[in-house]
Amino acid sequence: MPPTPPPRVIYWFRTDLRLHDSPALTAALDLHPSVLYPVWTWDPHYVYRARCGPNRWKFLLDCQSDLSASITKLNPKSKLLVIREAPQTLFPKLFKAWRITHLVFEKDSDAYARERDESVIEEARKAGVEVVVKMGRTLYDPEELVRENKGKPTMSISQVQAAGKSIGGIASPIASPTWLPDPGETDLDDIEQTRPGTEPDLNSGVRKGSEKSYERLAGPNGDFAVPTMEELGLEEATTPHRGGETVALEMLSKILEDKTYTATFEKPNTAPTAFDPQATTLLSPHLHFGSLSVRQFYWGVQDIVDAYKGKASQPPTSLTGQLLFRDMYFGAQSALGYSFAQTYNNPQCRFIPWHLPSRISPSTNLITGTYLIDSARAHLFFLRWKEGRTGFPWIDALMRQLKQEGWIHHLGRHAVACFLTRGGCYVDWERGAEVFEEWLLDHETACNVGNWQWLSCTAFFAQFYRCYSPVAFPKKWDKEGKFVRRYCPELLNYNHKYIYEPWKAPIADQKAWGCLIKGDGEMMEEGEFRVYPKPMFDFAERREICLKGMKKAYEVGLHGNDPRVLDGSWRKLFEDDAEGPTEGESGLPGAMVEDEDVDNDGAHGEESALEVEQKKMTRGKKTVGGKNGHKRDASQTTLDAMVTRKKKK
DNA sequence: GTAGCAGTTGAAACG
DNA sequence: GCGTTTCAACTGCTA
Repeated sequence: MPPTPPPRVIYWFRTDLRLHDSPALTAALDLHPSVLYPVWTWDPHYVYRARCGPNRWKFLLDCQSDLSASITKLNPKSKLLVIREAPQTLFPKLFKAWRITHLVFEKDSDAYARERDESVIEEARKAGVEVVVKMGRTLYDPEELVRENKGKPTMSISQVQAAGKSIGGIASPIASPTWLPDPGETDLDDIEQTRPGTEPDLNSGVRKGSEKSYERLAGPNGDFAVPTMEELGLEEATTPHRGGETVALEMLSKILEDKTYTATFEKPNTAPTAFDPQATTLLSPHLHFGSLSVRQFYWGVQDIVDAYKGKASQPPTSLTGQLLFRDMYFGAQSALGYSFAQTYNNPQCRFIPWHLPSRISPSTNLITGTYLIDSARAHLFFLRWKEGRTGFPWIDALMRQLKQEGWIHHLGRHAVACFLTRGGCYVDWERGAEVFEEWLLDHETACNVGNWQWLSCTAFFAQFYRCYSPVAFPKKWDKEGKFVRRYCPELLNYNHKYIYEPWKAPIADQKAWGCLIKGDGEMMEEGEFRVYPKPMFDFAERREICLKGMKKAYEVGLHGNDPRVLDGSWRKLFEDDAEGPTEGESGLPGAMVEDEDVDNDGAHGEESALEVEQKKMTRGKKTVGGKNGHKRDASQTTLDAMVTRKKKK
């Protein structure tokens, strides 16, 4: 019998863009490979089908560049090989061309990733390639958490703690490798690129030019380089936050240097208004991309807590508690799959008849990424919320910070999420989650969706009468309104007495402070004065309406998988004039079926200016997912038809 | 089965 | 100005 040839390994980097504490990379090296290809597959799912703004793209490219440089430091012949094709079609060809024996990667329980990985594993099996998968993305393996939670999604922190206890300890971090094998031949001449279908492109709105990242398999210069923002056709990033393992480890060590901060951290006591520096760690984007290991973070903190002489904080409010919440959301997502990220067909998520409900694909029961405009007024609320011109400075400052910098404090996220859903606009949390998905550097489907469900009181949390005031809440942290002045500079000169409710300032003062409070946010200046919008509604009034709506919806008590939600008969249970698209008795499901439409708007006699603005702002939106629309375009897209279009020769 | 109580992060009124 | 109580009343866990 001939001796077994030494392994030829592809290490597939995904959301583990680091060398330190990587169980999967360690496993790859333990195979003692003769060659190791560090590969990143440029997955069209993320290029086109997941909402991702320029800031997060930039963060990803930072992470990749940093990782590639670190790989080269360990072995000057090696680097990160970015290959421009979907992994499902690319890997079978690479296995053959590079005579691969093993494929190694870190486990990912995200709904799309799981489907993608199953497909890749199947291809590997056909090619006789051995697949090694190691957990490394979370403190606990989400599937194990769920198993220890009696097979149920982890819906509370106590469930996570109990399940974690029966799993055992959290793994200790592993040191970075001190060497890496050479990559083998990287010739791709015999490989025909399978180009992805580019439609729908959920990111077309943020591209200034055409998207060219698939023009050549190994990149424009054939050197496997990390793509540029220009290749992606993206606008320049505006975030000051930087990606990469090097930056992440520096940030972590700086945080851990301050032992009192680390040991006594209590999330509810950190100020959402702090911006220079921020009150929390800013490490969440690094956890998302894996440029920081969550266990490295956990043990870094826990070692300090164990040695701390004073009174250390405890989960859930402590730093390690924050990481447990992350695991809780991963566990919930792992158990529920795609349905976790939506209300429709989700057994854990309460049904509330919000405005702007998602359209549903009847063939998949999944949200399509488009929504029904059941009320022009609610739509205007949503658009003004998104653009940071609601007329409530606290909300607007947060939304502008989010858009510019890709990060806002967790309590700030609470404030804007409550405001959009149960505590103001009564708009579907799925709309808000989509905006966060596009703009947040740290966007993680499990955590984002989980937090939106929490704040909208549809899952995880239920005390809907606890409603964040856009005026009272920020005063607790920032009486002077420094934060608002930073992000809403038109209010720079306002007296602190009016900073959170500038519409109350006398006209003479408004003029003296150089900013008039008027209009709906469509004008920026008038003559010599700057202009800031009037509040888009009376908050106290909206709060009452929302509370009444929530109370009724809780009484009705439907969840996303209730047959009456699925078939639309839920409407019989609500008054016709209740808040939300409740009118009528039958026909439309809980969230609307694609291609169906209702006309129950106009009851409020919208002013024509609002209508015009609304039409202006929504142009193009209604065409997405229309009659000729694609089957599915949400970020949860499956593999259907996206990787089959061949390059034309 | 059920009562009692706690729950990461509220607001307003009161002393 | 600050700490405490009350408001209104949810779910889920524990005993």
